[in-house]
Amino acid sequence: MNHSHEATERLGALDSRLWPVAIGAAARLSGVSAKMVRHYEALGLLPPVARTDGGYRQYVQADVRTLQFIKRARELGFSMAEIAELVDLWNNRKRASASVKRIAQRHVDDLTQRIEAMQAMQRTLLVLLEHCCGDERPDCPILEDLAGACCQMA
Amino acid sequence: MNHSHEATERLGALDSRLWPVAIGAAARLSGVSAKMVRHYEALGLLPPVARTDGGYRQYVQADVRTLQFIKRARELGFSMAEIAELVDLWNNRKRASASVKRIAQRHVDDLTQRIEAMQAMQRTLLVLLEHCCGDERPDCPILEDLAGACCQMA
DNA sequence: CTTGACCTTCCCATGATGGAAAGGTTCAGG
DNA sequence: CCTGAACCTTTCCATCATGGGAAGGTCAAG
Repeated sequence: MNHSHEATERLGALDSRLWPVAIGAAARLSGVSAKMVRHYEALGLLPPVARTDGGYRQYVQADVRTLQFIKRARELGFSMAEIAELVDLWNNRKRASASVKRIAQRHVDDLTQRIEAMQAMQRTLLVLLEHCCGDERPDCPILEDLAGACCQMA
Repeated sequence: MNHSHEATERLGALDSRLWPVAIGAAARLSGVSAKMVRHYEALGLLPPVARTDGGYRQYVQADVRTLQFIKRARELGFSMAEIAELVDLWNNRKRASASVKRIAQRHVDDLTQRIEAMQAMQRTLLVLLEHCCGDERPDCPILEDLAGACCQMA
């Protein structure tokens, strides 16, 4: 790692001589892996960027900001499809905030459902764990439950 | 759907003339899709069953019970790898209940982590939703947050 | 024997991510 | 100007649990 290089990467916007940057730098600056940067481009989330004569992708600041946007949205659990919608809205000055809110609300509802499902599993498991003495003997209420304790025939 | 057939399927264990059954019946009896029954066999979760001369799989009651066990474990969110361990322990009369408990505890811990991560997303999203008026105007705190509200340069 | 329901295997897709291979580019230092 | 290291390119494969479909074979009732 080159020290002056790292330093200028952090200065970022202040030094225009360093733009555009290659995919590795864009990845470091955005916190997204280079692999994923290419993937987002393939998905149409990020517009295809310019290339050098040799075929290297060239990213400008706006691209890196989009990548940061995507990363933040991923951290909040949005799916790629939802992020595609959000990026479009972000780039559209005529958007209605209601459109954004609808997507976010849908996602929150989805999270709520999944959290509740997992909590239900957890409640059941915690009851079973409580009743399992966890020693060297084979008798185990956890296995009994899995084997269908409630309505077993034999 | 044949009526007498359905009825005998529910009688199940009582009528020994109907065993073994083909994969479709095993699927219905266990609540697992035929597709997944084959997949579980490929994974080694279910031992390879007998076949008819024509190559059809033949399931006996013990197989169906194993499938029900697997289904219940999936409903509790165990991974296939964990279920493989659990099935082994279930089939092993010399097991220690501590082994089962360890797997279940690990899974509960995993659930706890994932639930907490999702709740953190949810808390953030709920705050953002609160602040977004959701009308026809473009101004939107949700997009602003995604765009990096905290440390944006331009 | 025909017919319709059922079964077989094989391939492909999901969604987000990573790994690795095989090969081409860039650029700083000699 | 050339070399070597670091970087980039595309393409294929893997994850995990599940489903869909195609092409073809089997079973059982009529």
